[in-house]
Amino acid sequence: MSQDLRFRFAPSPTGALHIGGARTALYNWLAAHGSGGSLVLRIEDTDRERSTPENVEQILEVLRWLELDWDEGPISQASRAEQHAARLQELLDSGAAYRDPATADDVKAYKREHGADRGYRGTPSDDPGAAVRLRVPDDGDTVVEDTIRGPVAFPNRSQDDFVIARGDGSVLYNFAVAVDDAEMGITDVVRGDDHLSNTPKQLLVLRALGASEPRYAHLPLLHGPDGKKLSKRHGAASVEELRDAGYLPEAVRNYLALLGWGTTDDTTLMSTEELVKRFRIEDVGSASAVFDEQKLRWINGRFMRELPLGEYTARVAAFLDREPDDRLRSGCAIAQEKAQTLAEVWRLIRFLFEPPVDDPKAWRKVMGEGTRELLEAARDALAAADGFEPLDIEAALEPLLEQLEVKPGRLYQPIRVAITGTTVSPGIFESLAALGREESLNRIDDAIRRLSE
RNA sequence: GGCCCCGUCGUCCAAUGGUUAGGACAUCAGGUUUUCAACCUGGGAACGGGAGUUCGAUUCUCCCCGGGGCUACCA
Repeated sequence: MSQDLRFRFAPSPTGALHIGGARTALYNWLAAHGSGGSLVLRIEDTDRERSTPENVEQILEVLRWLELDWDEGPISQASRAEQHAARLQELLDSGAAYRDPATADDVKAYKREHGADRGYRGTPSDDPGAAVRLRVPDDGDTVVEDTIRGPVAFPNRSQDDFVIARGDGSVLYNFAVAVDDAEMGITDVVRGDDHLSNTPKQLLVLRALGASEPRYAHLPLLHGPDGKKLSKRHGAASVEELRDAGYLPEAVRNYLALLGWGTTDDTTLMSTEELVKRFRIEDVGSASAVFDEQKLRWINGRFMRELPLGEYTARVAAFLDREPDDRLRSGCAIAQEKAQTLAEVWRLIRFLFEPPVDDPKAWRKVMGEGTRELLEAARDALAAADGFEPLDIEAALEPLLEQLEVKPGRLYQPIRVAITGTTVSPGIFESLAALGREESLNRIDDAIRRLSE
């Protein structure tokens, strides 16, 4: 019975899609999938100056990366200009709308005279080049029955007779949206809270047209860590930045779902299938939320650790644009327990593919007096080891601790710095094994040489 | 300015007309430990303020304060 629910995601291609937009897309997608309904993708490109094909492509790319698909579209709103013009003419003919040459200054003057809380009311004109305004009633309220917020009443007398079409006949956003939602049979509009104030206008258009009204749900906005509206200045504000930082799409979906919504039993980690099953638009909260990358990192790490090694390696390979060969696979095997993002994996296993990095601080810290002798002993023990698996290596190095009377860290850290250049790496036995005996010995020799200078 | 929305730990999400107000991230302490993580244990941490309703308000109402959105011939 809910078979006919139709949701829509309608971004405007005036810039990169940021995480607020991505969350709106996700919520629509979850709601559509959870109800057996469908999702329409509509591109709100009626602003010809700011809308670019590049931005459209970027939005599609982000949705594909997030693995949020749609059933219809993308439909260009601009391509529906004919339908818009026809509906506009209807309103003009019926007198529900009228031409008015008033300028912004005229509107201001009107308010100075009638009060700031009084909506502008114009005078119909014959000027064919004048903008078109919708006639708004003077009495009563226009009530938005919002799924999340309940009924929200907007007094009509405070609402301007707003412009629905430019002088050249091209229509404006609030008109186009109302017409399109109606003509596309949209039953559920789920969008950002910044549109709540636009909704009475769209309702007024719908009613003037005698069209059916969708159900509305306005999502609380996302804010940056400073409490201000989320913008580019807040670091990873765009989804592309999230992708480039090495986050998994399924982790991003999980995190985004939790930004404004939660389960009653406090479940935090959820597969997308589970999200579809549990998410309900009416359970979304009404307070704005702050994007917190720390929690995303944690969730991402949890998802990464659960990936089978083959899949893990494939993801890392794709991220690094490398072949998922044995070396990468062995690197992934030793990094998986430690990395929280795909980008971090490289930091941990880079030494397998490149010479040790130069980290003076690391040298100063662990390559002090007496280190050379330790490394020489380690080198000899490793050269003599029966095999070169982690267990063999441990068996070869462990006895040195007692022989040389040193603590584990005193021996292992210099080895770590010798083979990786830094003090941070996966487990030392695993790291040596992954590097291989020959290269490990070479690097330790290099370090010994350097210490002898 | 006008219209509208929002207000539970630092952050996200819960619960409730009567509870020690719960979980997660973060944080702090301890444990584990070859580094860093991970992991385990424990701790600190919230109902913006003021009235009212009520036997009793975090919960209901009003006011204030604070934050936000809209207020374009942008979307």
